[in-house]
Amino acid sequence: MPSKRRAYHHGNLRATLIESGLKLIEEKGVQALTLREIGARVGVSRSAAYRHFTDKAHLLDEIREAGFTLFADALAAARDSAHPDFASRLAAMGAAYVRFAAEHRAHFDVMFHSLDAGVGTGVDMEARRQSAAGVRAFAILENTIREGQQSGDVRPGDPAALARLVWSLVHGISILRLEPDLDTLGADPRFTLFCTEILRAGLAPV
Amino acid sequence: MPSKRRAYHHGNLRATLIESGLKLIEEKGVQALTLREIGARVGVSRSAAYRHFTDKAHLLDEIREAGFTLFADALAAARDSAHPDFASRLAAMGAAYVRFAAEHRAHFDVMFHSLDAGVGTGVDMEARRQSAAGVRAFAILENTIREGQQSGDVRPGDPAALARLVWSLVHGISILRLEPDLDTLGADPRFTLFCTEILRAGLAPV
DNA sequence: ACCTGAACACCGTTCAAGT
DNA sequence: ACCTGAACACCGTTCAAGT
Repeated sequence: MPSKRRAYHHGNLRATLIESGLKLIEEKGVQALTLREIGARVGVSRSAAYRHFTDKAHLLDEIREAGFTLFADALAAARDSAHPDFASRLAAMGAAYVRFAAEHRAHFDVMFHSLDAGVGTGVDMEARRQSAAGVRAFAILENTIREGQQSGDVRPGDPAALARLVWSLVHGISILRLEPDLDTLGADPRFTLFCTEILRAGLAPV
Repeated sequence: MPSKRRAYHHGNLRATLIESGLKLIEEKGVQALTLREIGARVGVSRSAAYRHFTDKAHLLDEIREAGFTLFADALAAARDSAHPDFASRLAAMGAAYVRFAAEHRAHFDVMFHSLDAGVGTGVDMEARRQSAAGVRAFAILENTIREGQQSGDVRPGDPAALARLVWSLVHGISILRLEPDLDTLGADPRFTLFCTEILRAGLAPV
């Protein structure tokens, strides 16, 4: 029977660090994520994390990947629960995207922030690998576009480009909404619906 | 005749710090912006900046404001140099927005990053004040929307909401384009034109 | 194999002291 | 009035040492 101090000798420290790291970001923001603070919270030394992650960036990678998994699931759930027509699915997925950013802000912040890696510095830029779940999330959107083309609701053209257009719009809405400035407009969920409806009109065949 | 060490006793240190700070971000990224490094570059102590800014965040505020001024000017120039019809202006301004983000990435990063201010921490969130030039930039866009409504190119509705829709799209394009992931698509300037053209179709009266 | 503790090279910020 | 230098409370990361 291991003492409390030795509880992490069984290999669960890695998962605990990821979980505790996310909780810390939720409470105090990304910039408050500190290896020392995480260590203190789970009752471990400040350098213990280095046995499980090569550095802090790789811990963030794990948190990011978990976020993309939740994100892809949320998009898929929105698509499945909506009426099967294109307009309903676009509206539901757009709303889900923006809602995810607001409700899982900690994850969202970590998911879309390449800014930490320096530009001119000797930082390895390729460290931030393509997220598998992120690819899945995009594929869900692209698939809906493809179905919309087959049903005649969406104009012909490269589905990837059209999906990225939709992605760009809902991403922009999500980001600007989190800005502390003029959020009077973007905070209203009807604004997202307003946007996706106008975009749907533009996507329709000419 | 003041020595080189005393050159900043005449009040130009403030402007020099802002300028040198931007240059530093351009070279090594936002996270490399350090009061110590700036001081070293302009040949001043690491605490000299505190005579001109209450803290590092306020130095960043000045860099941000300068960025928004350049930004608003770029949007205005794009509008003025385009053909005076709505479609041309929308395309030109959208392209200018995305181009600005790419060409002035240092400024763009500082302009749109509220993430530094902690959420649960005792950080003063109101510190990041509304940018005057940012308001001007948005007004330029909103005005173009209004003119589009008068010429019958844009459907009726709240011009602020419609402007924010356009803003969200080009902002999303700009952000996703800077991601190191699948930038094969977004890097092409024709993609921005593709997006604004589809949005324009959606904005047209029904 | 996994973790600790001290150490190193960094930060932002404060403050007495210099000119 | 403006800047310096030392100090304080933090960081991430490394590494010899413990178990």
